[in-house]
Formats: sequence, C-alpha cells, structure tokens
Amino acid sequence: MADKPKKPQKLKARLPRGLEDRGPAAINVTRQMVEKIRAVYELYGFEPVETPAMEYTDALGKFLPDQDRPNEGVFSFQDDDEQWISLRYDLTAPLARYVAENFDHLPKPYRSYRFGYVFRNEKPGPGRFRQFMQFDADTVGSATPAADAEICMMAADTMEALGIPRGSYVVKVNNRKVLDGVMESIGIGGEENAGRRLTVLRAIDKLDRLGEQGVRELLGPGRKDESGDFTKGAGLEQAQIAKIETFVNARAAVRGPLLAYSGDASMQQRLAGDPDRKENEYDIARRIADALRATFHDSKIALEGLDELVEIARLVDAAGYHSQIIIDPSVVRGLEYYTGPVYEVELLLDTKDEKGRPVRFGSVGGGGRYDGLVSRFRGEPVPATGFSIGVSRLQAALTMLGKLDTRPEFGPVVVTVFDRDRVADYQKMVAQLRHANIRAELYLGNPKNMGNQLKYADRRDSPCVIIQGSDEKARGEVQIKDLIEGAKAAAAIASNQEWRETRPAQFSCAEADLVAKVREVLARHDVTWG
RNA sequence: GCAGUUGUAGCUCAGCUGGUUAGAGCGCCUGUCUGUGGAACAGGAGGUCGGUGGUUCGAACCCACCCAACUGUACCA
Repeated sequence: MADKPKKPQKLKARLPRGLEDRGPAAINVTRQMVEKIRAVYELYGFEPVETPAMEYTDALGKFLPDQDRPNEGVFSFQDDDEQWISLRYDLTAPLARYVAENFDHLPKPYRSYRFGYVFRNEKPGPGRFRQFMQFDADTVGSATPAADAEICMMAADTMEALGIPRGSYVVKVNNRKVLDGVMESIGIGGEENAGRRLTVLRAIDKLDRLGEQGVRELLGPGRKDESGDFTKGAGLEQAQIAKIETFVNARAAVRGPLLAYSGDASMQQRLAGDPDRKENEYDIARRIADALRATFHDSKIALEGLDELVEIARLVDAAGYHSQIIIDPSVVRGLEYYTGPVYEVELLLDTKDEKGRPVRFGSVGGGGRYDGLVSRFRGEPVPATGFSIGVSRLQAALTMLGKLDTRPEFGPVVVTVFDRDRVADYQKMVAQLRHANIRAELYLGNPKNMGNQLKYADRRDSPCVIIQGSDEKARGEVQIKDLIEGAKAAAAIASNQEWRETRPAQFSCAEADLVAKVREVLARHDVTWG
C-alpha cells in the first residue's frame, strides 16, 4: 500500500463553463432554423455580409479594458502591437464598423443580414451560454419609420416561418425618444443624470419579472429580494414615479392588460387575428399617443417619438399586420445605443421544466434604431435600424416546447466485412452506393465477428446493412438486412437463439440489384439525409 | 460580485451517532454466441469520497480555508 505506484496524473477532459458541445441533432436543427430565417430576410431584399468574430475593442463601443479586469463582459486580449482586440458580443457593432469602412461603395440604404456566434463573458445560466448564435438584419442609411416598420414585419414573418403560430408570439414596439422625453420631463435629463436614467430604464425592463410593485420600489429607494439582498433604486419622488407609471401603463390604460402574457386568452385571440375585433393597432396607437401627449406635451422629443410610433402602427396595419405587432410603452430594450424605435419579440408559449415549474421564455429577439453607431466612425449622420434573433435561445425554447424534430438523422448504410481478404469487394459496393447518392460506409472496426458490426450499425441508426459471406458470393448475391423493420420484429422474439435463426427483415438479392434494392428499403422507411 | 444549497464510479444516488478491503442501479467492456442488432444470464474494468490543512488510535462522515457546480440576485454593451 505504501509503495503503491502513483498513477500518472491524467489530463482532465473538461469543457469551460458556459460553453456547450453540440451534437448532430442540435446542429441539424440550427441549420434548418438558419435556412428559414435566411429565406425570409432574402425575401425582404436583404443581402448577406460576414464579419470576423473579433474586432478592435474600441470599434465595439466598449471602453478599453483596464489592467485589473480586462475581460469584464467581453473576452479581450492584446495583440502583439499592444492594441486591444475583443471577441464580438453582438453583430450590430461589427456591422457599423463594416459599413463605415466600406461606406463609399455600398448602396444606400444598405440592407444586410448575417448570422454567427457572439461571445459574452457573463454568468451562464440555463439556456444562457457564453457563446451563442445570433441572426441579424439591418437597414443602414434610412431614417424613415418605414424602415422600422419593415423590420417589425420581417420579425413577425420570421417567427411564423419558424413554425410559431400567430398568437404565440408578439412583436412589441416602443420608442426611446419617448422614454428620453419622459425622463426629461421629470427632471432627470442632461449629462449629469445619465446614471440615474440608466437605473430607471433597468427598473422598467424588469417589469415582467418583478411586477409593478417591484418596479415601483426600484424607481424609489430600492428593493430587497427574498434572499435579503438589497438593490439600490433610482431614488425618485412619488410624483416622478407616478409620471413614469403613466407612461409605462399607457397601453393598459387605453386598451386592456399591461402586458401580453401567455396566460391571457383574450390577448392571444387578438394577436391571432380575431375577426370580431373592433379596433386595429393604428387606432390603439393613436389613443395611446393622445393620452401621453396630454401628460408630456412639454417634451419635444417625446412628441416626436409618439408621432413615429403612430406612423409605424399605421404602416404595419396598412400592410396587414394588424394583430402581431403592438405598440407597448413598457418595452425598454438595449440600454445604450438605441436612439429611436425599439422592438422586442416575445414568445407567449410557456411550459414546465423537469421539476414541473412553469418556464416563460420571454424575449427571443429584438432590436431598434441606432443612429449614432455608424456616425461614430464618420462624423456625418448615418441613420440605421436593425433586428437580432437569438437563434440559440429560440432553439432552446422550441426544443423545450417539443416544437422541433430532434430525432437524430439516419446513419449510413453499413457494408459489413465478412472476409478480411475481400475488403476490396466491399469497398466497391460502398462506392456503388455512394455513386447512387446513398450515404454509405465500410465497417472500419475490427471485423472479427458480425455481431459487433451490426451493433455498430444499430448505434449509427443505419437503415440497413449489406452482408456478403462466401455462400452469397458463390451465388453472386448479397444480403440486405433492414434494421428498422428488424427492430420492430424483435419485439415479438424472446430468445437470442430464435432471434438469430429467423434473421428478421433480411433478404437476398443479386449483386447487380444492390443499389435498386437498397433504394427500396430506404423508400419504405422514408429515409432521407440532409 | 453578493446570498443560499450541493460536491462519493461515465450517469443517478446509497453509505446508519467517526470503526476493516467505499456500495447499488443504469451505462461501458468481455463471454455464453468464431454467419447476425434486441432480450436474458455470467464475469470484468472503472473511485486521489471536490482540494488542502486540522481534530482523532482511526475521517467519505467533525472543524477551517480554498475550488467547482446549481439556484436566486446584481451586471448584460
């Protein structure tokens, strides 16, 4: 025991936290989702462009990392010329850099889309990773609300293309100009109150999670949660809070519930296109705007924002999107660079997790107008508006809802090795199948017995295997074993002896008919690949 | 970052108030079965009991610190 030799320390195989490996089923789903989104964006006239996964840190609009915490929020490192480089944390800032750098030879307005992984150095949670996929579309060089309206319509169409029915999602629209105007009118405008405004926005953003009372506490002195943790509030007076609530609740005051949430049957009915509805979104938007104009008539910027909201509502209504896109002043969205209309796509479906607790998915995409982002590089105004779908998050949500086919794809037809000496013959069969566009492979493991080879094919979800031993060879035949049919037959067979002797779902055919017969088996089970 | 909970085999977990060689189920590998998947039966491999230090004749169990994961909260461009 004392002289027990110490085992050599093995390197532990481990994945860094917040990252995930993805198998064939997940990859396949992502590919299909990306393809559906791409088709919608193309239809709207957007063209692809791709930028690298990293950029100079200053181009991302992030302050240069400080020595102590170079990776706060973003993953950064210093190049050999000491310049800071960061992994992108969204696709919008890199696009702004690209447009600014190629401004002169891009058609404007410039419509482009792209998808890819983005990286955030944050605490991971269920369905939240440090690397995840986004799919963005942006219109650069157009200031008209029509550009914003179009993005919203495209967001709605995309959700439906992904199989989410009308009424199970909603595109909510607000305008940062109105928010800014509201804050100006309660006396927290100006540079010196920037931090306080941020606190207010963050508080409003938590409405769906904390409820009205929680938000009120955060706008006032602060809030203590169940664990006893205290979050400092914005420290506003009662009157100021009341004004913000007037704004946030504007939709509810005019028209029903505060939020479209999943349990609200009437809202879902309306979103699904209730034929009995008496009013359309344009009417609702005008009424919301009228109500708010009375309260915030002293803010020019707020009035301007309200006009834009009404215009967006008018446009989406005219295009036939009267039910999926709604004006909702409680939407806050990305806290820094938005300058005008902001949008958020919310899933209204809900489900239970493994422990039976309800899971709300909430926002699966969003965006808005960012008129300042490109002009940072150019010193001339360049209006832009864009939208981003959280592909990974949406995929996680749809998977949990059972809305996606996550079955693994069928594996290849496996040609088994019976006689080691005849590998060339088997390889020839594989080639024949491949030339006929049938996914096929030669068994490359140790061919000492047939059992292992069939076990392998079974694990690969192969539809069938090809067997040719000396008997078949002598007759100029091959055996085709239908594994899918065989699995069904297996249920009725109890003993291994019988199982082997009956050789269920297995038949013999002439060598020359190999491809044709395999095709028949594949057709019988609707086997397709890719 | 803050708070709480939890760390025992690849996975899910047992392990009684501290007492010999730390267990089960599932999974994995091998065999029954050198011409056939599943099932069944038999066998096998696999563990610095998260780490370090301490208390003790003796620690998976008690104490301290550290690390990690989970949950909530904060941050999230």
